[in-house]
Amino acid sequence: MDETPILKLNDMKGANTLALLRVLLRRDGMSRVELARASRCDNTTVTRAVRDLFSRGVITRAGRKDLAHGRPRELLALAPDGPLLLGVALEPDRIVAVLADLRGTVRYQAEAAPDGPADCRRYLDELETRIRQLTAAAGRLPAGAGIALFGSFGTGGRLETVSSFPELANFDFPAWFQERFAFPVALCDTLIARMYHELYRHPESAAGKLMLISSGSSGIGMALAENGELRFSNNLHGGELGHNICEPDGLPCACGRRGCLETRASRRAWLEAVRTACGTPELGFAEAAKRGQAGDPAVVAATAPMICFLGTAIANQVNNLMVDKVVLTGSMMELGERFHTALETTVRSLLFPAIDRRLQMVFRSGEEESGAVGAALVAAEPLLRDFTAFRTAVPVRVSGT
Amino acid sequence: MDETPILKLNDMKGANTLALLRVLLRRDGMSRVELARASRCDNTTVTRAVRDLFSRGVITRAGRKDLAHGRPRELLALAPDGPLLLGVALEPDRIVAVLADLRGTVRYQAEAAPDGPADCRRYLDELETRIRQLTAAAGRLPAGAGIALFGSFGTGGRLETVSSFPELANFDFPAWFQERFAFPVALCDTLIARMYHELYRHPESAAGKLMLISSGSSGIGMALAENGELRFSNNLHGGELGHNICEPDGLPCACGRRGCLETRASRRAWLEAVRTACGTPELGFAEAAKRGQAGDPAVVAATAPMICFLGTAIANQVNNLMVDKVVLTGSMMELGERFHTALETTVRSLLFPAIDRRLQMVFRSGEEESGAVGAALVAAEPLLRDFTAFRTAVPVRVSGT
DNA sequence: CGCTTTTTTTCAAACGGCAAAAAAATATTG
DNA sequence: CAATATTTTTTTGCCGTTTGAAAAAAAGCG
Repeated sequence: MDETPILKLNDMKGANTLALLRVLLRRDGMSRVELARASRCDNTTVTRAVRDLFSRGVITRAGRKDLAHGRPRELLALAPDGPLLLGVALEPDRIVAVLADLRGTVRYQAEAAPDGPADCRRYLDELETRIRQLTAAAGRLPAGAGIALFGSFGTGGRLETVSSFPELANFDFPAWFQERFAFPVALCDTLIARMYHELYRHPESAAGKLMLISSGSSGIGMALAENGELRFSNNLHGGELGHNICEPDGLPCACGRRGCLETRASRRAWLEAVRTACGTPELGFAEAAKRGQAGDPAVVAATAPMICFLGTAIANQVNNLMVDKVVLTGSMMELGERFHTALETTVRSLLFPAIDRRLQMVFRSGEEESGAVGAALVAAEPLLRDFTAFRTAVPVRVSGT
Repeated sequence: MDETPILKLNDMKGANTLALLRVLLRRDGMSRVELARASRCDNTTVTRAVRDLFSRGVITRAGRKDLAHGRPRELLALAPDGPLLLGVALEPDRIVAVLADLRGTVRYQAEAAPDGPADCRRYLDELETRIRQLTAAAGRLPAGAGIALFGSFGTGGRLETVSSFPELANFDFPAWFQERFAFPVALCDTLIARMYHELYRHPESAAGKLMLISSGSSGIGMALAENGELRFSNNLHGGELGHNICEPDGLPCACGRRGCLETRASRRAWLEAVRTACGTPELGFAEAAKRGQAGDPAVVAATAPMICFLGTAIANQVNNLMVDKVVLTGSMMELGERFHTALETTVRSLLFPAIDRRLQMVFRSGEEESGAVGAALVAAEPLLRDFTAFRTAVPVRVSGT
C-alpha cells in the first residue's frame, strides 16, 4: 500500500549530505570544491554541510594542497575519533564482530567460534561478551549496530526464520539487544550486508546496475542495486538464486521441489559430483578445488554441469535486468581462476551482444569480514543522511577508560 | 558513471505535485483535504499546488459535496480542456495513434494498417498523416508525444535496433519528428509503454513490486516497477523474458542459442505443438485456442510444456525479486481461462510459501491500445512533475478550427 | 600590488508547515 | 425567524529551512 513517495526538506538535505559524504568516503583528502564538483552540489551547500560535520566531529582537517595559483585547498578527511559502528555477522560456525568507521574500515575486531547453534543461550552470551569486549577496547560506545544473519524478519526487526539457527525463529532480537546496550540496532540479511560492503568498499560498484551473487554453505543468494541503492529487497532480505529451477525435471532438492540450481551448483553438490567422478568418496573440498585448479580432467568434467547451470541462471538474470556488473563472492569462489574463466565464458556466451559489451564480471575472494563490515555499513547509512541523532549517541563513554 | 543522486528544491516540488496529481488521476471529484490526506502532503501545500494547477488550466472545479456539518468540500477534477498528449504505438502490422489526457483517457484515436514495413518512407508518411489528422480533430496541439516501438535507442533518442522494422535502425527519429511538429517527443520500448499503462490505468499496481509480462508476436517481454517507479530499464527499454534459457540443451532458437523460453512458449511454438498433437497442420490460432479452452485433450497436452517452462521462468523471477504482483498481457492471454488457471497453479506451486501468500496474479486482455496510451503517459509524466514548460506548449492552436 | 583560486558571508528566492483566521455550510437556541 | 454556536474546509500570514547567486574575504604567487 505504499503510495507515490513525497519529499520533505529533510529528505533533500539527507540525500545531499549522503552524496557529499559518499564522495569523501571514497577517498580522504578532498577539498570543498572537489566535493562540490563530484557531488554536483553547490559550493555554498558544501561549505555549510562541512561546517556542520566539523561541529559534530565527523570529519577533520587533513592539511592543505597548494596549487600553482590561488588560495590553497583545505583538505578534509574522516575524523579518526568520529563515530564508530558495530557490525556483527552471525554465521553458522562463527560470530564475527567489528567496530568500523563510517567508511567501513575495521578498527577493532573480535571473533568467536561457539560450539554450534545447539545451545541458543550460550550463543547469545558469547555474542554479548564479544560486543562488550569491543566497546571496552574502543573506549566509547558505537553510534549504532547492524546484525547480519541468514534469515528474514518483519519490519519491527523480530526474527521470522533464521536458516542457520532454527531455534531463533520468532526471537525478538531487537528487544534482547536493547535490554543490554544503549545504542540502536538494525537487522539485515547477510546477503544485504555483503551488498553494502560491496557498494561502500568498492565504490565503483555504486554506479549502474549491480548484481551480487554470494555462495556459501547455506545456498546461493543474490542481491541487486541500482546506482548505489538497494532494489527489490523486502526488509533488507535478499533473493535466493540457489532455488531457481534450472531443469524441468531435475534432481530433488531439500526444499521439496526438483531441479533447483543448488542441486547442481551448491558446494555440497559439486563436491559430491567430483568425488563420484574421481572415485574417491573421502576427498575433501580443498583438495578437490586444488585438483580442479590444476586441470584434473575428472574434476573439470564433474564441474561442467555446475558451470552450465550457474552460468545460465546468471546470464538469464543479467539479460532480463540489463545488469552492468556482476560480483561473485563466497565460498564457491575458492575454486580458482580456471573456474572463474570458464564461468565467465559461459555467461558471456549466453548474453545479448549489447549487454555482453557493457557487462563487467568480478570475482572477489578473501573478504572474510564482509558480512560484519557490511552490517556496520547498513547501520551507518542513516547517519550519513542525518547526524542530528548521532550527537546524543556518541558522548556516552564507557567508564574506566 | 551515475553518482549518488542529489535533490534540488525543484525535485521536491515535482515529487509532491506528482504524488498529488496521481491521487487526482485515480479518481475525479476529490477535495483538497482528501488530496492532502491521500498524498500525505500538508493542507496548505495542496492549496498552493491546486491554485497553481488552476492557473495553468490543468484542473477544474467539479461541484461541491455537502457534509453533515461544516463547510462543504470543493471537488476538483481534471480540466476537460487541459493538456493532451499524443501517444503512438508502432506495431509490426499497424500504427495506433491516440490523443489522451493526463489520465490516459483516450479523446481521439486513429489507426492505420500500412502495407507493411517494407516501404519505410510510406510508413512514416502514413504516421505523419495520422498525427495531423488527430491534432486537427482536437483543434489544438498536444503538450508532448510518446512513441512506443519494439526496440532500443540511445539516450538521445536515435533508434538503435527496431526488431519489427530493421530498416529504421540508426534512424534519427526525434529529428524527423521535430522537423514536422512543434511539440516535444519521447521514445520508449513498447513494453515500457505497457508498463506505464498498467501503472496509471490500474493504479493499484503502483504499490509494491510489480512484474509485467507481455507476450506478442515479437516475443515475451518483461518490465519491472517498484512503488510505481520503473526499475532496471535502460533508456526506457524492457527485458526479454522470452530469451531466458530454460532447458540446458533445448531446441534451437532464432537468436542462435538453444533452449530459449520462446522455443516453448511463443505463440508460434505453441501453435506448432498443437498442430502436431492434433495432426492438423493448417489449424489456425483462434481455432486452436478455442479447442484448448474447451478442454480438448490433445491441445491441453500440447500446452503443458509451455505452461511448465513459462511458469518456471515466472516463478524464478518472482522468487528472486520478491515480486508482489504479476500482470500478464498480450496475445498469449487469449488462450482463455483454463490456460490462466493452469499457469497460475504452476507458478504458485513453485514459489516460496511466504512469497506465494503475498503474490497477486492478474491476466489482462482486451487492452488493444495499451501501447499507444502508455506512450502518451510516458510523455505525460514530466508534465505531472512540472507544468511550467506546459504553459508555452498549449496556447499554440491549430489555425482554422 | 595585481592575479588567481578557494572559502565564507550575505542576501534573495522557493518551499513546506504551523497556527490563526476566514469561509461556508448546518445545528441549536432564544 | 433571527441570532448564535458548531463544524469542517479553505485560505492567509508568518516562520524556519534549504538552496543558490553574488559579493567579499582569505590565502597564496609573481
